[in-house]
Amino acid sequence: MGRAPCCDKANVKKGPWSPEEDAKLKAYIEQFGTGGNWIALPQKIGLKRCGKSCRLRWLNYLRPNIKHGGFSEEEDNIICSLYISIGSRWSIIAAQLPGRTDNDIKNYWNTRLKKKLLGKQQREQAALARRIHTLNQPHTTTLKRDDIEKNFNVIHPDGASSMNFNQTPYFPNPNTSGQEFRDLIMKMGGRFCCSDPPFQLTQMENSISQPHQNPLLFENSNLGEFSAEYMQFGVEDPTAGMFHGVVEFGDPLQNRFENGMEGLYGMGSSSAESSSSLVYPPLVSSEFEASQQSLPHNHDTHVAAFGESTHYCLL
DNA sequence: AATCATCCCAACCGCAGTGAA
DNA sequence: GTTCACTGCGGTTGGGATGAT
Repeated sequence: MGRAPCCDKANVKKGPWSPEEDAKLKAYIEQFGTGGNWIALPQKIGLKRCGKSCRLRWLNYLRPNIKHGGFSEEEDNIICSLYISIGSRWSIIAAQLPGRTDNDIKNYWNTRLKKKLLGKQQREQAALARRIHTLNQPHTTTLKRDDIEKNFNVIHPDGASSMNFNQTPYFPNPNTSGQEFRDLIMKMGGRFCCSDPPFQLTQMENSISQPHQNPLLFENSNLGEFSAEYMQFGVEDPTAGMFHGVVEFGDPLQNRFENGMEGLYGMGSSSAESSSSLVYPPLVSSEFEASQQSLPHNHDTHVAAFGESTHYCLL
């Protein structure tokens, strides 16, 4: 046996309430109360409404001291914290907010607060994922000789001021500032990651003999905030005059670094979302990628950089 | 100005709990 | 113990308001 309907669906009005219906319902309840029977109430008043509809209208709209809209920051916080702890128990949440109805809070949550909260969480997660990605997955970029020559003011160890890619290592100008270096790396699409072992000369030597393992450290350098990080570049494409490689940076300097990117990319200072979706400018030429396919492995010249005091070296 | 998309909120729907008969 | 009317609750919908194109 199915449940009997609460009212005759065919003879009840649905949809928005008219001011006359509101007035009738309000006047009756204020004078006589609900009588503990919502189903019988509309008939007593002469309303062609379902009892449930009357109850909802009274509780959510007509009863005294109801507040609509204009949720305060404090109310937002209460709703968020209660939702996190007890979920969508709207009646319980509403009980903590005088003048608010469960329906009102539910609507407010679904239409605004949820987006606000999720947006915040997504920004935080994006930042976290970005840091993890940075640490786990080297970023590949291509360095143009022009960029290096223009920005590094390269000085060869033997004193020659011109860059000769057949003779390595060569040093940028020791006076190159950390800021300039940072800007260059950013232009080239670099990223940062931390490195624990301190730089030692033997590592540099190793990196020459083992060109694919050259994590080098900027230690005690004048790079300022970039000290105690390492970076490594990749390979030179001798035919295209470009370097293709890896520049790694990392957390916890990532945030400071991204703030520094505003000037380079015109980003808003508070735009964490923008930085999360930021696309580093690609510098890889199609010619280079094609040449990479055909180049014998031993033709690759590994390029690395390190700082010792204010000196940088490309190997 | 017209059309379309999105937002917002009042109201509805159906299920579960409760208590009286 | 069972049935059923009623209430309360949470999910969903419909349509007006507003904004974008």
